[in-house]
Amino acid sequence: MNGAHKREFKDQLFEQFARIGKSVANGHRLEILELLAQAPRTVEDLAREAGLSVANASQHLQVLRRCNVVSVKRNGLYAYYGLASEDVLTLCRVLRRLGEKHLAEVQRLVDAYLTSRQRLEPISCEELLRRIREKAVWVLDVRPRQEYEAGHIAGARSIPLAELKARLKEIPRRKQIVAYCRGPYCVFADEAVAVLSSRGYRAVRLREGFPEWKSRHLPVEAGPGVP
Amino acid sequence: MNGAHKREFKDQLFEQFARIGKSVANGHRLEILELLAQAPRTVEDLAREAGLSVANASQHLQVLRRCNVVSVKRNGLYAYYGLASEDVLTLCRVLRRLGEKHLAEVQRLVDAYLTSRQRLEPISCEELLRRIREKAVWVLDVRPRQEYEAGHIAGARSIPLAELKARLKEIPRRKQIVAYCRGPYCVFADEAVAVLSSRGYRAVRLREGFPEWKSRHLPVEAGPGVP
DNA sequence: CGATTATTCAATAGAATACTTGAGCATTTG
DNA sequence: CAAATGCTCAAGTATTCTATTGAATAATCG
Repeated sequence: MNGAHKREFKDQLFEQFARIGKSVANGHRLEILELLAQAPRTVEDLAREAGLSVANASQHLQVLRRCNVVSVKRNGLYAYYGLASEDVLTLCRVLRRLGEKHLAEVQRLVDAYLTSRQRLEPISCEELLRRIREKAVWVLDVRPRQEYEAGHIAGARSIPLAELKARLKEIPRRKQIVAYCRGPYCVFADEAVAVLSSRGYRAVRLREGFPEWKSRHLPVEAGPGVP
Repeated sequence: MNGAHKREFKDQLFEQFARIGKSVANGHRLEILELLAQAPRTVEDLAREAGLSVANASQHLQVLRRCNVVSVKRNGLYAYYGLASEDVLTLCRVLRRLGEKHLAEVQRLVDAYLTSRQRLEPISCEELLRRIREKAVWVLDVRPRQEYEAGHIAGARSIPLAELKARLKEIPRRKQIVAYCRGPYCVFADEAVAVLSSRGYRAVRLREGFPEWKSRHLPVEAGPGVP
């Protein structure tokens, strides 16, 4: 292989890898991937949750599909999109770590939007696991039911944030409550902790979300769970 | 935090993480990062090695610098660029794994440009480490000297590919030779193995390159090494 | 100091991307 | 079968990205 061929090979190879880079070079696509990390979804659901028009969401999904980072399964009228592999999540997580580490703007945003009270003492996955084993904790999944059913921390109960105030009586007063949601920047758990704390429950949030828990191969379940 | 604020927060946060994505959304930038993973370099060196004009390379470096994935240290007339952190390498590696897994084009390129003979039985880092401990192998770094000096596999000798034919007599005839270079898609080691094999040496290549070896915390050295 | 060198900057043209609108297609429902 | 639904596609426009050119800057050398 001579110089010109080497150049051509390298250029084409790096261009291919850059295609994967391009797929995560847009905020809306990152949000779509984060949503898909919770549970497969239809285009309409994704569009609504990410604040996009359906056509626009569909286009972003096509971009992701063209480099096979998402998969699609058609079922009747609906197209269910999902992540193509666990590696896609890894990519998003590395991106997040780099952002936290190297972009001052990220810290600024967190400081600006999340009040310090909301960020009080979250616990880690390891700590939660320890407390679950000691049966010293009541684990609460505050994501939408669909996401809970697609997979949740083993033993966790589901009370979507929207229903929380109406279902307080299901929650034990004595035990410590650990609420979790989609990930470290999702505010569902923060808001749940705020509601519970103000009602006198002992509640904290899990720092991470379900995808992180799962990717560490900690115990998970799927399905409707306990009532 | 109400709905509109949530939306704003999410949009801005994901946009920040997407900035990191944008930094790896271009083949030339990926090549630059791969080069920087070997050793810090000046703009001119990078431009030459990546086949770019100096101004263009400089612009790409500015893009990388704006999101702090590369660092720069000025020394007299020269600006030495380097990777900002180990995480940047992780990002590149995840991108590569996803590309290999999900883009058929990558396999097609490898098949088209690398002859099967060049890809014969590379050995893994673990295997190499085992053989080094048994002193059953002579490890050869065929990267440019500058990269060798910035860091190499502990005990490896440096013979840059360009000098290999002239320095064959330094290489032992009896021992097995393991040549390594920048990474799995770098052809330096392939070509070295081809040269050595045709001269009757027993030579194979390491599947990975030095950055992968280092990131696994296997033994490394830096400096001029043994003569 | 003026010339040289390495790098960056500014301006530009052309390519690619993002979002909207409205139409089109396939499947299901009444 | 017609209407409704969920999704995709095509076209148009605004924006962003890329590479080139030539000038500007800044450190070094004679």
